[in-house]
Amino acid sequence: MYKGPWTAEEDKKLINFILNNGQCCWRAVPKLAGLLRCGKSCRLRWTNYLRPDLKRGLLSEYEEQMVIDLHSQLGNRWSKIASHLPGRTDNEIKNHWNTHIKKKLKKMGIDPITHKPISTATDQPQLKPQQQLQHQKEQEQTQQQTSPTDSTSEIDQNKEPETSLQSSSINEALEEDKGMTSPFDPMELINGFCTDEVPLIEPDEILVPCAPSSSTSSSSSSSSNSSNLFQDLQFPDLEWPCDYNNSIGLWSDDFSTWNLLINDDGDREQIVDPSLSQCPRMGLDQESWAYSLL
DNA sequence: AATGTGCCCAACCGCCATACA
DNA sequence: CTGTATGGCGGTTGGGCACAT
Repeated sequence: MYKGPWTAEEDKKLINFILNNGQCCWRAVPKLAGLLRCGKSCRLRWTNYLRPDLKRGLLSEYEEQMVIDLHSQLGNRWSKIASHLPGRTDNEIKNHWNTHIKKKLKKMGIDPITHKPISTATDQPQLKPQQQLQHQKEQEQTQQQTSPTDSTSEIDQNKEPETSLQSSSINEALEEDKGMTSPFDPMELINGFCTDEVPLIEPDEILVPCAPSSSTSSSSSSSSNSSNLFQDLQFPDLEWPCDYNNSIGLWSDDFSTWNLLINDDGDREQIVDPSLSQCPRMGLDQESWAYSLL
């Protein structure tokens, strides 16, 4: 059983398999896909790196602020936080928090755990670390008691006085979430994903970072020669069986989306998301996706 | 140029929740 | 009710890289 970084070859196998068969029982995936990995490893690789709806690159200012606000309300529940940031994974957010945001907040004199000013001799009596932990646990317990399953109402009910810049946008996001929790969400039926955990992304929102025009490899782990990966990938016929469509969930239920996204002549259409401003992104086409991965 | 140091992030690990027989 | 399989989550690790000395 292999461990360590994934190779381009392994990625290729996994992508091929998922695209052709959808996400089924992860335990069976390595065997069926011809991989010497455990199912868990395959799932992680797919969800954290290979999924075509992932955004790559640094979080924008807006996203960062969202993370800070959501963290102040949810704590280290990275998957919940990630569910409010389309195209971002819990792992990515967790890493970004630990490497960037934590330091940033500390620099600003804010405790990244409590989200309150660190030096508060005159403010309120400062809790000792152990007391803070206890306090946190109590808070968590209260949250669980109030609403064990519904994270959004949980947030609302336990919300601290608004101190953040972006709280309105957070609330909008949370409100949207409420809207999605209707007992009969058609998208949830269509999509393989549970909308509670994974943000719904409209077909025209499936974005990947710009592929470098020189087609040099942009990513880190899979460094081996991969420029021909796209050619090697056996993308499935667009007329997938319904089962695939239901299970994979990554693509629109409407396959015409592909036609919109993939230009016949291979040109890439630039789409700039104004809210996420930082880097121009492109509508997903197969080639750019493959480029962006490798 | 060689070495040391710190940072970043993909991947792993262990635990927990849920489904099912 | 119990045991097992599976998937998901959060914490941690370690390899690779950039920069400093």
